[in-house]
Amino acid sequence: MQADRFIRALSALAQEHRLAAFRLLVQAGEQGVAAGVLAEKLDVPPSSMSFHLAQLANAGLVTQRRESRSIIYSADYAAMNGLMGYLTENCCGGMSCSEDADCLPSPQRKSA
Amino acid sequence: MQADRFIRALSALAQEHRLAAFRLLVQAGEQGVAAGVLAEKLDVPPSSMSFHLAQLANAGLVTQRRESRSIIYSADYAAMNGLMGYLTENCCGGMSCSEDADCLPSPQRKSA
DNA sequence: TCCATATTTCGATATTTGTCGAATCATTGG
DNA sequence: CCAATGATTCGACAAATATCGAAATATGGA
Repeated sequence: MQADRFIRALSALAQEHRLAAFRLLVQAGEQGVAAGVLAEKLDVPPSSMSFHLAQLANAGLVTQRRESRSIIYSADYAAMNGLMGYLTENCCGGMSCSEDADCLPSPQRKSA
Repeated sequence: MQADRFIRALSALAQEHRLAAFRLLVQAGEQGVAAGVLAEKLDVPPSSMSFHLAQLANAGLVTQRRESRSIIYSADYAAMNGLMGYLTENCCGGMSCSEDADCLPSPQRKSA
C-alpha cells in the first residue's frame, strides 16, 4: 500500500514544530534554512529539532544538503504537491469538480 | 495559535483508516457515505470507525447529517482547501507559485 | 410498546510519539 | 593536531494515540 508514504508525510506535518519548520522551508524556497537556524527560530533544542527534521526528511517532504558546517534543509515541492494530489484524487467521483463551492477552487488540479 | 486547527486536521489525516475514509468521502462528493458503510468498506469495527470519524469531524474535515438511522459523513472541501492553502502559504517567499510554475525548483517530477 | 438496526460512548490496554540531556560524529580554522 | 562549532544519535521517560468489546443512545418499523 503506497498510502503509507502519504501517512508518513501527514504524520510528519501533524506536529507543531514540524509544521512550523516546514512552512518556513516552503517560504524560504530553494535557498533553504540551516538546522540550527530553524531550532533557534522555533525555540526548540537542537536535538529535538534534529529529531523533527529527520521525520520530515524520512517522509520525503524536505531535502538536506551540507554547506560547510551547516546542514541546509529545503522543502520538496514535488512531494508536497504529490500529497495534495493524493488527497483530492477523484474528487467528487470525477464529476464536475469546478462547479461552485464544491471541490477545488485552488490550482490543485491533478489528473491529466 | 491558529496553526492548532491545521495540526488537528493533519493529525486526523495521518492515520491509515482515517485517510482512507476521508479519501472515500472526497470521492463520494456531497452525497456522502454512512458510518457503517465506511466501517464495512475499510474492514474496521464500528466503534473504531466511529472513533476515527469523530476525529475527522473534530478537525473540521468532514460534516455529518442524519438520514434515517444512518449518519452520513461528507468531506468538507472548504476545510481541505484551507489546509492546502496553509501549507503553501507564501510559497517560495511569495514569488509566482501557481501550479505548473515555479513551486517545483528541483526538476524531480515524479508522476505528474 | 417492543425489537432490530445504526452509531456512539466508555473503559482498559497496547502502541506510538515527543522531549531533551549527554555523548557522538563531522567540519572548519588556527 | 586540537579546539570550537553545527548537527545527529542514543537512552530514558512522559504524553498522546489506537484498538476494540461491552454498554448506552437514537431511530424506524411492526
